Amino acid sequence: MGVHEEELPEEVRESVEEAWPLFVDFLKKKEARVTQARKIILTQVFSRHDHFCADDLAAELSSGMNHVSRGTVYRTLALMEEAGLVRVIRDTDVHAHYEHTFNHPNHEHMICDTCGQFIEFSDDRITALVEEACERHHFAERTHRIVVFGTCEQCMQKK
Amino acid sequence: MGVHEEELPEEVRESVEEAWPLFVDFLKKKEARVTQARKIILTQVFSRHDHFCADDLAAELSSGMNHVSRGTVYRTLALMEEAGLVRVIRDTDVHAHYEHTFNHPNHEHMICDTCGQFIEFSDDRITALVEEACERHHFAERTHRIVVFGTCEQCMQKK
DNA sequence: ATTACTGCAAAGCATTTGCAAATGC
DNA sequence: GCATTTGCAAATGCTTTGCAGTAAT
Repeated sequence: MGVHEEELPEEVRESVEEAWPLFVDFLKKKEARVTQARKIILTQVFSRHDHFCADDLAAELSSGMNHVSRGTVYRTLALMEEAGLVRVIRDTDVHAHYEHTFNHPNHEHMICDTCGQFIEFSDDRITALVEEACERHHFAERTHRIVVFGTCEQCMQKK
Repeated sequence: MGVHEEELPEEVRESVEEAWPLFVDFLKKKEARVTQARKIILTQVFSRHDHFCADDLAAELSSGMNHVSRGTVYRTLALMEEAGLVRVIRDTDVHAHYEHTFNHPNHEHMICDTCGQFIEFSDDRITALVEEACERHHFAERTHRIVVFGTCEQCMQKK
């Protein structure tokens, strides 16, 4: 497990030292292996990134002494998401999904992880709070999107 | 402009009859052209779809008498979105964006259309309302994501 | 020893694009 | 007639996958 990490700034090392054991636990519960590549990736994730994309991360790790291949980066990021250490802000689903908005008041969506069903919901209070947040940040809203992921009632009952 | 539409159900024809003039206005303002293909696509969008993906739509229009090519479907869907007649629920950005969640309380994002900057914000009241909506729909939330698109303060000033 | 993981390069696949022909204005 | 659109097919580019070698248990 000889990962080169001597030049890490203090705060990064601290984050890694807290996050890594969590990932190790997760992997052991899953009977997956604690590997060098996984530690390198976790370290890089907690290093210089606020928001980053998978491909940039892969590029950063494609050379240098802590080399990890693209495929492994993608595979590990998926694991880290499952472990709750990383969050997808903007996901690339296979398809872009649309709906027509004509005669269709603003509403948001819940998507069932199991059956893929879209459930529509709306709440004016949420809309108002989002607007309020935009004002606070002097941000001119064009549109917003709220998606909740989880399990729908029917799929819940089947379990 | 000979679009075959004799077999459309009543309600679809009504929607099309209301939406099409809006699209025409939009196109004229933009000095773009009012074409047969654009009407076929709009009609199809308002026909049998609640939620649909670009590719399925393209597939449906790839044969039959109202034939439109894949490329045109993608191009027109973008125009319809610009016109506000269609909404993207789940977008395929070029990259998937991540962030690490460790020591990072739950928060949402605003993304600037102009500079691409991510602005973080959070509001517990929104979170609570989303949870409430899930209870109402008996939906077991795993996670949710709120993204606001628009223009940030700095880019606003430059205009 | 056994089995999972990694690296590599090739495959996948939705979307985009270039260009000649067709169509709207 | 002129400029924009379309259709087609090829290109693009992120992501996934197969497989043989390597590392973890």
